[in-house]
Order: sequence, then C-alpha cells, then structure tokens
Amino acid sequence: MFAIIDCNSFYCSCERLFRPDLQRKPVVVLSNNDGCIIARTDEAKKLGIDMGVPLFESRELLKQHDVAVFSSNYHLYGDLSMRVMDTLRLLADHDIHRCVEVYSVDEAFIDLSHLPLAALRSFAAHLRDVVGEWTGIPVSVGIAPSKVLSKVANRLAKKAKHKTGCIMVLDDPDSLQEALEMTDVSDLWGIGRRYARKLKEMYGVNTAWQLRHMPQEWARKNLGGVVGVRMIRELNGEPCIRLKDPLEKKKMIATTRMFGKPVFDLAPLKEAVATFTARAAEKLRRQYSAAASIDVFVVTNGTQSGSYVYNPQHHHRYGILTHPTSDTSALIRAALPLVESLFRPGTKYVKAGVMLGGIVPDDALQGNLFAPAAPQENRALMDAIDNINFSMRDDMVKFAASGLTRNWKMRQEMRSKRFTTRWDEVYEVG
DNA sequence: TCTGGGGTCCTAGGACCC
DNA sequence: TCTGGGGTCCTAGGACCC
Repeated sequence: MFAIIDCNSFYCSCERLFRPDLQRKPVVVLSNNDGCIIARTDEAKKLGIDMGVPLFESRELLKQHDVAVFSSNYHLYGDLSMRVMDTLRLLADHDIHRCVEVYSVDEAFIDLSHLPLAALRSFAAHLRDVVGEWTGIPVSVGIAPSKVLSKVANRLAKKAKHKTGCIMVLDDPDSLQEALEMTDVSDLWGIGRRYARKLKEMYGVNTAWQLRHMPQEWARKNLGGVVGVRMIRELNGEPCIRLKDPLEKKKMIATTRMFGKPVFDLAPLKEAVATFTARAAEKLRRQYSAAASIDVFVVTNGTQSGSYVYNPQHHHRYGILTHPTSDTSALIRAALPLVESLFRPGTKYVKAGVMLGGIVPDDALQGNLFAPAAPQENRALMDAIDNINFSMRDDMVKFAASGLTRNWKMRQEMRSKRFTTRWDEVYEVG
C-alpha cells in the first residue's frame, strides 16, 4: 500500500501560520511577478476564484470579498516544506532512505507495505495529527494499493474534509469502486487536458471506473504507449510506479524568470542570463553534479497590433561545454555568447532562462581527449561563495556579469516576511 | 498595464556503427 | 549493378505533474 500526504492549500496555509486572523478567511497566493493565482484556500475556491487566473482578471472579486492576497514567498514555503518532510521521515522511520519520496514541495509518498491493513487508518491519523501539531500545516492522507489510486483517495479525502477528517483509505473492492465512480478521468494523476478530452470525446470514457476496464493494448495505442498501460494497471491496483530513490539527482536544472518590466537592450539581457546561470550553477553544485550542455532561451511577446494578445515566442540556442563543469564563471562564459547570438535589436523581451543538461556526478568527470583536463581548483571558491550567500543574504557575493542594477527583476509587492529563514525578518511575539 | 517556474518520462527519427 | 540487419546515441517534441 502507498500513502500520499498532501498539504492542504500549502502556500496559503504557510501564510496563515503567521496571520492567525486569516484562519477562516479567504486567502490566495500569487505566482512570481504577481502574475496569477496559484494557491487558494477553500474559502477562496468557494468564491469562484480559479487556479491560474491572472491577477488583473480577478482583482474585482478579490476586493469585493476582502480576500487576503500574498506574493509568493518561497523562502518561507521551502523552509516549512522541509519541516513537514522531516516530520514524515521521522514518523516512517523503519527505513529512512527508501520509504519516503518527497514528490513536490507539498506532497510526499510513503511506502506502507510493511504495515498490516488494519493499522493503516490509525497510522494516517497519526501522520495528520503530528504534522499538524509540530508544523502547523494541515495535511490530507490518501492510502491505496498503487500511487494513482492513493492520489484518488487523497483527492476525495480533501474534497469532503468534514466527513473524512482529511483521510481516506481504499483497501477493499467496494470503497475502491465507489471512489473510482466518483472520479472524473480528468482528475486522475497522469491524465491531463488532452487525454481527458480524447477519452471523453472519442471513446466515451468519463470516469476512472470506466477507464479501469479498458484493455491494456488499447491504452498502449491510444494513451501514450507504456504510460497508458501503466495507468490501467495502477487503476486495477497493481503498483507499477515505484518510489523514487531520494538520492537520485536531477537530470535537468533550469532557472527562468519573467522580467518585472520588458527589456529592450542587450546589456540587461546579459545581466539577467548571467544571474540565472549563477543560480542554476548553485543548484548544480548543491547536488554535486556538473553540466555538459547549456541552453539559453529568451521570450518575446510576439507581435502586438491593436488589442493586446499574449503570444509568447521562444527562441533558444545551446552550447556544449568542452568538459562538464559546475563552475559559475565557466558556465557564464558559455552562456553569454548564446545571448548575444539570440539578441535582435528593437525587440521587446519579457522573459529569459537557462537550462543545464548533460548532468553527471562531479566526482567522476570524464576527461576530454581534445581539451585540457577539467579545472577543479575553482570548486573551493564556489563552495565559499555558496556558503556566504546561503548564510548571509541572497547574492552578497556575485559575479560582475550579473550586474548591479537589475531593473528586470521581478515584482513582488505583497510578499510576507521570511519569518523562518532571515534573522531580520523573524516573527515577533506581542 | 497585466498571464509562474521547474521538473519528469516517453517516442520518433536521424546519424552513425559494425 | 546491387543495396541487410541490428544496434546505439542523440535531439526534438509531446504529454504530463505540482
């Protein structure tokens, strides 16, 4: 059996921790750049505020109902996420390295195959209560024989909080059938917009229960090959998607941002890309990896005539490094010529980003026959910079190419304080 | 005026090899 | 003039996730 533990309205719950006055009030959190709404409490959902809608479209509604609006505060959410995950690991401690998979900032799977069926419900309640007590974050728990089914359980637990106490265990055929009949295919983990539409319009498959009875060979042809086959098997209670090893490293590392205001010149564009490269390199070093390729992209908002149409155009270019590296200066040296070659004067740029690929462990760097050996002496310098930036303040030490002006940086007008990670912003009591 | 950021897995198809 | 079969590696692009 698998459990999925999911924090309820995670970002909003984080904000509420430091604003108890908002406990029963509608709260929303905005995406970077205060662009759109990416988290809502139940109260906000009830007002008809949808996920992902642009802020400017819902301003009226928010004002009308006195909704509390926050810019996203990733320092805070990241720190609270760590506390929740640490708690889960502690509670599931029989094999600390294999049994908890942190799936996202607010979700974790736990492998419960060692527990007797009769113990599942009380274990779930224990998780919910202890996490709530220690971190202040409310969570929902779904338990079922496969990951896909546990997500189904979790969703239903959350939908009827008062009835379920945020816990649902699907451990017998009847409860499983009932749950799958109540679940629209579009609400399944792994069925997105496109497949949901295809399933309904072409095949008349509307519920998870119906999908469960489709043949595997049909799924192989029409639902993304082996991905579709796995979906059918998971729905039938046969686990096909294992827990991921927590030591696995990322295969791609990206840092991308919308600009606070549009950029027209090469200089700030280069500054931005250098800054993103430095950030991506930090992430790379944090997992003890090196990258062999770098991809730079810029986004223009397309042609604009008459009424405004959001029509982003991506342009990218990539370079291969002579040998894999995690050295910020080497990566910036590779990135800047790519920006230069992408740049077109007179163009309005709204976003840019850097993606590192060809990621390998940095302790086993393969030599390049045609290039000098990889310079590793910068590693100590890089570590020093990382330590200073982590403990003192963001970007206390940075590369000159990153610039000092940063006119392009994002807007965050309604950000709460970083209560838990910055001494000068720590929460004050009475 | 204004629309996030960071990932994963899979498949098809081309280049290349023996 | 004829023109196989089996494999690997890489990239682009599609679909999905939170």
